[in-house]
Amino acid sequence: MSSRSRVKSENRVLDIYRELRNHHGGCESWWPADEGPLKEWEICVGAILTQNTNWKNVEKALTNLKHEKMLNPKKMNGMPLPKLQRLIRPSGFYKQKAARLKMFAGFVSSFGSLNKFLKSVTREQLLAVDGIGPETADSILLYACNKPHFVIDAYTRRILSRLKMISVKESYDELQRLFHESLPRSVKLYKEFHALIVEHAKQNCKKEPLCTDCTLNKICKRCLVNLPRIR
DNA sequence: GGCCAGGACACCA
DNA sequence: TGGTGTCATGGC
Repeated sequence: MSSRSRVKSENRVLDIYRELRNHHGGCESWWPADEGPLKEWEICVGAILTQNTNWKNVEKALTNLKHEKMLNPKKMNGMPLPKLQRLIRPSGFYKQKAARLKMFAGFVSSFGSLNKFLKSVTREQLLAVDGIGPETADSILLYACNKPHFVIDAYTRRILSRLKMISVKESYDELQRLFHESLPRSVKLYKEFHALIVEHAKQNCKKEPLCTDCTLNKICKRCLVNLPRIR
């Protein structure tokens, strides 16, 4: 991205946040997880299970884990792989994800406790775990660890791409830098903005292209409500 | 019955 | 470094 278009995009990022907020209102507590001492663990597990998967299927897998009282890092680390595979089967890619979950549970346990993990884990450490890529790592860091890492997911790409702010080839790190440089470094803001993007894209994925009234610096109200899919 | 969903990774040119 | 195939279920 050229420096000139980057400056324009940085200005737009904040505009989009304001427009989404005006449209949807506040959206503070968003990542779905039960309140309680293992809430953060549930967020971590959900972040892995949702990889390329519809959230409704993830919910089925999480329900199975809760029903068996297995939503706990130590128990998951010690659980036989076939049993874990069976419980998370509805979330798809179940063999791969079961192996990743066990690996991750062992990684978390190596910190001594979930709280120690949440306090001290770094992005580099997470990325070194097999099956944890940039989006999953940032989801864990932002929503479980409460650290300011903006999450770039398919919805974020879809919206920015349709607003002609990015090309589809923009790298994850490049996009994340755009958000980090455009916004105050705030966990609360990052969570809310990402939540707004997801909610907006979920509610308004229409297939028609953006209308000709939309420009780089201004989206018409109709298209802000009806952001289309990329594919 | 086909398309799609809140990725990550191995492999290849 | 970038493109492509693979992993898999369930909703619509």
